[in-house]
Amino acid sequence: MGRSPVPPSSNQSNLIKKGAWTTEEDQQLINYIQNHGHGSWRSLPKLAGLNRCGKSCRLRWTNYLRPDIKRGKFSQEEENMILHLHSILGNKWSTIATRLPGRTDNEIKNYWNTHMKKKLLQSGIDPMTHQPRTDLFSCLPQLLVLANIKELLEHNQLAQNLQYFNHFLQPNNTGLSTLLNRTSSIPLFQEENLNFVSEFPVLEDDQESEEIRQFPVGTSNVTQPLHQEVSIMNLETSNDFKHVGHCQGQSAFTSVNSSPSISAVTWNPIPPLIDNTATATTTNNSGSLESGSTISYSGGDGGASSYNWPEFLFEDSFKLDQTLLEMS
DNA sequence: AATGCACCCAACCGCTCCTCG
DNA sequence: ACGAGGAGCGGTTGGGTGCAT
Repeated sequence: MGRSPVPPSSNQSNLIKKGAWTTEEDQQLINYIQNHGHGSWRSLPKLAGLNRCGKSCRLRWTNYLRPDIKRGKFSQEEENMILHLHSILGNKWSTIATRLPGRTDNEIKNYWNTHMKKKLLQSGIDPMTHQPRTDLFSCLPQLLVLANIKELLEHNQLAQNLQYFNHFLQPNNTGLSTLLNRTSSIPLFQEENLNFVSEFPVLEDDQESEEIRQFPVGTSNVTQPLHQEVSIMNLETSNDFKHVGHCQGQSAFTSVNSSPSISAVTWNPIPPLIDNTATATTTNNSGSLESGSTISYSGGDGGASSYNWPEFLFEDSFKLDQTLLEMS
């Protein structure tokens, strides 16, 4: 595996071999270092009888031949450690490697780039900032789910529920933009962005819970990422709204003082599409990684619930509504 | 069976940092 | 304080491999 020898383009290249190491070369390097130590890497190749540059020898030894190198898959503990350290240190692979005995910086870097980065992106988390992604594309899977649910409901003629979706999918509807905000991040925390209270027809007291109960979106009792936990609190703590119903993660409020009276339904946000093994939770209240804030990730069996979106919601039937396109 | 494609990871490159005279 | 050389680091490359068609 790895690179094949590069064709020599100069006299020096004719002397110094590049590309994949042979087993003979490996053995030569091991024998020399075991007997003499590596000493000066620059002079090692000549002393060891290798037709390589010192840099190449150092790399081969530290990343592959060193006897204390741990091989095989990364454990969940190692993965959590990498995640945690990366959230603090960033791409300081060598520093991260010092905390993972037997793992090299190169190996950790490769693992991050090929596995963990992908996982985080799928979870709607920016791998560089460890914060929820704010770009529209990060919301696309959620939008796709929404649109497919709408289609399903249409198909099943569940008009009663459909009004909620239609409401979301109307042009200039604050509900959808709010939903996007809520699945996105930080601006939500600002006062001016808390205008997500949707104006629904007033519901009779004995109707609300039933109405809400029938609405199928939302998952309760899940550990929500930071950005998904805020807005409902603002309604719940507001003197202007009365909590009148709650079911399956949705809460219904009605205004106390407004005339004409308005009702509001807060939606549990569409959860990010994440791997069962990588549920994210956070205790960060500021959106910053600084000053003691922490982000922890636990495995699927680690206590935190994971989201499971039904496969059928992602079927090809999805046709991106022009309304949604315009909103982008 | 042949081909195409995506993924993985060893190895290279270029830059910065460190040490020493 | 400064410069040169060596070591280390992070980003990138590209060939091997396995899976899908």
